[in-house]
Amino acid sequence: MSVLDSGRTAGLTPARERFERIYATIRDRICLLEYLPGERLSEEELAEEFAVSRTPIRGVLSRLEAEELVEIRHGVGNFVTDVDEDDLRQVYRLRMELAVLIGRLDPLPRSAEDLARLEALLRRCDRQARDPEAPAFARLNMEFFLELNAMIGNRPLREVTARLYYLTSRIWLKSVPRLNLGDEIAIFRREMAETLAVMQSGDLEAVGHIRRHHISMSAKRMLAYDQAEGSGAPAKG
Amino acid sequence: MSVLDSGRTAGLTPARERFERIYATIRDRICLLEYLPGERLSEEELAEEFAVSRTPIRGVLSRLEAEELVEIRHGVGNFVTDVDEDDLRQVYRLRMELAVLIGRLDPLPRSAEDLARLEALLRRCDRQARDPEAPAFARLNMEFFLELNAMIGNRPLREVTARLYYLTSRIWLKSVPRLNLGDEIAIFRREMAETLAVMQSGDLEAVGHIRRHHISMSAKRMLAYDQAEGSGAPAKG
DNA sequence: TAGGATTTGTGCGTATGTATT
DNA sequence: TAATACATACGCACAAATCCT
Repeated sequence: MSVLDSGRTAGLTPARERFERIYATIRDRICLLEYLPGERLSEEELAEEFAVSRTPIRGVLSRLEAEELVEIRHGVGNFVTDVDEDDLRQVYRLRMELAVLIGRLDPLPRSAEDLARLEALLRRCDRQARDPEAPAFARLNMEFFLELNAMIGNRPLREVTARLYYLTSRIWLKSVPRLNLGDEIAIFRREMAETLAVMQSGDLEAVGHIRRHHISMSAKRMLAYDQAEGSGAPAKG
Repeated sequence: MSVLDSGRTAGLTPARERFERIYATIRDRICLLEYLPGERLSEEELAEEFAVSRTPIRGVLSRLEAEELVEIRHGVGNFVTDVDEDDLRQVYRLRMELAVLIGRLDPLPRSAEDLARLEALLRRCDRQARDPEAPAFARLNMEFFLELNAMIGNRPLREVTARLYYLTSRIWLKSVPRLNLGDEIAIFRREMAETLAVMQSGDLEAVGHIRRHHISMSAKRMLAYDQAEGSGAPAKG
């Protein structure tokens, strides 16, 4: 939470700060697969965990519902959403188009500190490659995304890109172990290395094209797996 | 409301139907300039108008805040947002890029009924040109947008496009009277006529390019006005 | 600086919706 | 089909924040 939050809650009213903290915590749990698609999120349990009444929890869940991460059913429960194959295809198609805009709509130049953080992520990736674990990989992937997102100068594009990442990355992560975690880590390492190289040369437009290519490839791998394994006997557990 | 709603609230729980109705009502009032930027929206007054308690009203206002149409300030009030010039420029830049995607990401073919509705809008525009009124023009503009949006087959693109339209169209509408309402109606009529023509010929990709061009031109007119008149003495009333 | 008026935020009891026995 | 259990939705009273005198 320390790295991922990076001081977005400065200077807010206590109520707002609390909302942002609870919201980010639950959202990240969903995106990092700590809460799985289909899982029920009890208002009462969350209220107890965060030491508030159900009221602010309900506000957070409403926001997550607007972002399609949670489905609220009156009298039944609040459920982490899944994304069906058609929606997944559409979101990936759009993410590919938006990726090239990263470098075309006022990209923000990268400082030495920015590049150093990326190099640190690369080293973390190398360590993970020796002992692959899905949860650690999920976090690494999200932190790399945040670095890329911080390069987007166009604010509405940055927000849309984030929303679509949060919506679909967990579905991809869910399929990674079956695709072979070690392979996916190696592929991801290449994306980071290629991105770092073009950032160092100052070619920010190339960053978007690299991103587009890797989004396209990972969608292909995931959807090919879904077609081969997922349609006949949907693994629910 | 009858035309604009077009049965999106079928088969919902009563609470959900009520939420959607109040939400759409307030959102449209903001986008049609019935509530002006800076205006305060009292929870108590809205609760009385819709004959509910403050609780569901607060839910609607929270959603509107997530979409940046409302700013909620603890202990102060809920205010209709304005959009500053830099944000406006960024949103318009992104809307231009998204416009061309309309025709490239699975556009939905237009039926004879779809084209007939557009022709009816054209005739309404001609009637309005004889006696120009800003509120009627605002409604016409929104209905044309909804027809265009209904052509977008890619669901996330459709939702993003709608969100950005709702966010900025009111800012443009606000400047229209100063730019000359009659001129803007004439320009808008040309966009509708051009769009209808390429739709009739089945060239759905051209629809996106026409849209992009008109977004670009209207941004130029609006921002030129803002630079000439709006920066020195910001007209608040 | 202090206090009171106003407005949003929270906690909690109850109403409403859903599923199961 | 009716009744019961349980979860979300709502209304209201009070707390917290802000503004103005």
